[in-house]
Amino acid sequence: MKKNLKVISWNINSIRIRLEQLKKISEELDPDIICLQETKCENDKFPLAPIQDLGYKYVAHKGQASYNGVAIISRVKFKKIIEKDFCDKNDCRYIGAEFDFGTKNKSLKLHNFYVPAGGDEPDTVINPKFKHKLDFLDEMHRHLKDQIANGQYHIIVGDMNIAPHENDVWSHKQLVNVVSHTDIERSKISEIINQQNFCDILRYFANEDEKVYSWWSYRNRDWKKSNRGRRLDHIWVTENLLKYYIEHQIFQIARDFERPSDHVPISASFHLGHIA
DNA sequence: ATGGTTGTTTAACAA
Repeated sequence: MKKNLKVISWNINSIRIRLEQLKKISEELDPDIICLQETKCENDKFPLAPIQDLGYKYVAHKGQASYNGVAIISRVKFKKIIEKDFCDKNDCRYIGAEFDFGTKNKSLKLHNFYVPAGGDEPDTVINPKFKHKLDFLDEMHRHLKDQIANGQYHIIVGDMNIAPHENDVWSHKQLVNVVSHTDIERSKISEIINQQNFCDILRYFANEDEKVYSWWSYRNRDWKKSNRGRRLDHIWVTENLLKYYIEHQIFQIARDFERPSDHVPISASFHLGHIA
């Protein structure tokens, strides 16, 4: 039996045009569970068979035409799928899954988010998308607070569309008024992380002055040369999972795939053989 | 310099 559990989070920006890349990632990184965002695919058009052929027998997908959409594909059997609509929009930005965890009625819950990008203007009065983003964060905080009971284990992943730390962006000074790095967003997401005692894996294991990115805009001639990245994708875990932590990875080479997503996959591995 | 590119669905929208 495999001893480790590897979880990936990836904003795939259309699951249908990037199936080959998903295959490559599954082969090279060998993840047990992949959480996807921006599948941009209605449920009845979801490429279920090709994904199950990759070895991911258990699939939870919540999608819509054109926009958004989240999926959890897994080698590990779900105990339960968690569904919730945020901001009464029915817009497919969250899906969760519960797994059996050892004995004594314990479980591991995985929460996969696609937080609204929030538009261009960081002003809730003139920009309803920014208001939606902030409202979503408030509701996300309440949901996670409700979900987290004593003795349970949680992994929260996704495209949070916020780079909280000064070194989660290429220039704190130049981006401080740019949506994804404004004070209000950074403080709201930090509150979620800190009040629930989550460990923000990619930042926790980085040096304070280390730049950490998971996204590079399409709008650069040479993403690698300009390296104007942001850390929009996150993996958080409850404190009780830290002792199982093995390693994490930002799969930066995926940004050089042919026709890449603007986000790259991030992964974290844990000694959790008892659930896999 | 206020641009630039990509994906979905069909000229506009969201990112």
